[in-house]
Amino acid sequence: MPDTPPSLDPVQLGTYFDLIEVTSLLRHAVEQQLRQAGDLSYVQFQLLARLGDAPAGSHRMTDLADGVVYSRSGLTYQAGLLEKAGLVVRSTSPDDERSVTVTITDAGRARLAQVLPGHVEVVSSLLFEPLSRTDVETLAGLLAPVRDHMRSAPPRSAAPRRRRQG
Amino acid sequence: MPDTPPSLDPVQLGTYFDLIEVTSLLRHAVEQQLRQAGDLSYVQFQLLARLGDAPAGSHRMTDLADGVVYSRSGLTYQAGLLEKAGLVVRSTSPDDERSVTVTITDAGRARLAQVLPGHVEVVSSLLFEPLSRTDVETLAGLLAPVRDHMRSAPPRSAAPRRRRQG
DNA sequence: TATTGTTATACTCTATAACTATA
DNA sequence: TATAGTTATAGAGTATAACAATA
Repeated sequence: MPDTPPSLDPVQLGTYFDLIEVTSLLRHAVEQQLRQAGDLSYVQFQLLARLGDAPAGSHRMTDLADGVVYSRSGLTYQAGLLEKAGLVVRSTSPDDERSVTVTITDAGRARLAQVLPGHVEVVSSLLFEPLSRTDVETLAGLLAPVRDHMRSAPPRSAAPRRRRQG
Repeated sequence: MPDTPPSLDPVQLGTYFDLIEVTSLLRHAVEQQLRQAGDLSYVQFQLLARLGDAPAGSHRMTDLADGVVYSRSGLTYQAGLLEKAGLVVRSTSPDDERSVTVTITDAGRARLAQVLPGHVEVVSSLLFEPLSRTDVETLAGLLAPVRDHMRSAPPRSAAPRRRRQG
């Protein structure tokens, strides 16, 4: 990395700050809504939503962890909470006895449905209100390559999800 | 709120998800860098950076809290950590005996300088690499109105910073 | 009476390492 | 030997409420 730019230009800096500020505020608002409307943290909501979208309402623990970026123990903790609340069920996978399949329950789907309208409303009114349809499309077009780049090129500091050399 | 859209259209939904994913990954990477390069959390970095930018390297506690969105007790906690580390100093404000002025120390500035290059490098390589100069300008143009909108129109759920009716 | 800040406290979340069990 | 998941444990961060002091 010989010629890495030593600094961000003013536009980049401002963009970075705005990005952080905007998503912090959005995240904060969404978390409050989820907690209030359905006693869910954002992570728990993400897990439920992901399961709700899955074909059989199921995922392996590892697949869930891959999507949510957390440590496996963190996922175990959250899955435990969701299970205790009756929103998911865990069972040993039939094909691989090491794996655990997490499945959303009817109560889990109900909770999701209970929370979703308010969630959508917060995102809609907070993030999208000042953006036209064209704006949103432009934004999507800018975020997609960044997303792909981040997925494919984790920085040296980021812990690889699988490989572990210790 | 009679005619709030009942749902997000697919483009909005995808944009929202990408935004969350991108900033989560970015935030995660930056936090690791800050922790590793200077034993700072992101919040602590934000506080130091804000003080470093201030005219006299000082801010009142309340002004800091306003910028960082946290509860006052949370700020007291963080300020305590920074002070214990010798990176800031707290003193009673001369003009208002209730207020506390937080000032960054030389060690604080040094820590900031120690951490900044790596910080910039992470942001640069992770967020800006796949974006052209024009892209960044476009992104800035989209984020600015959203930022202003969020600042001015906190959702019903967001706790107002000052007013408290309890 | 309102504002500024601290303290006490409790809780949530995250991460590391050690451990079990299956492939 | 590598992978899947759990457990124990420890630490950081956050929020609420009660508090003290100044305006």
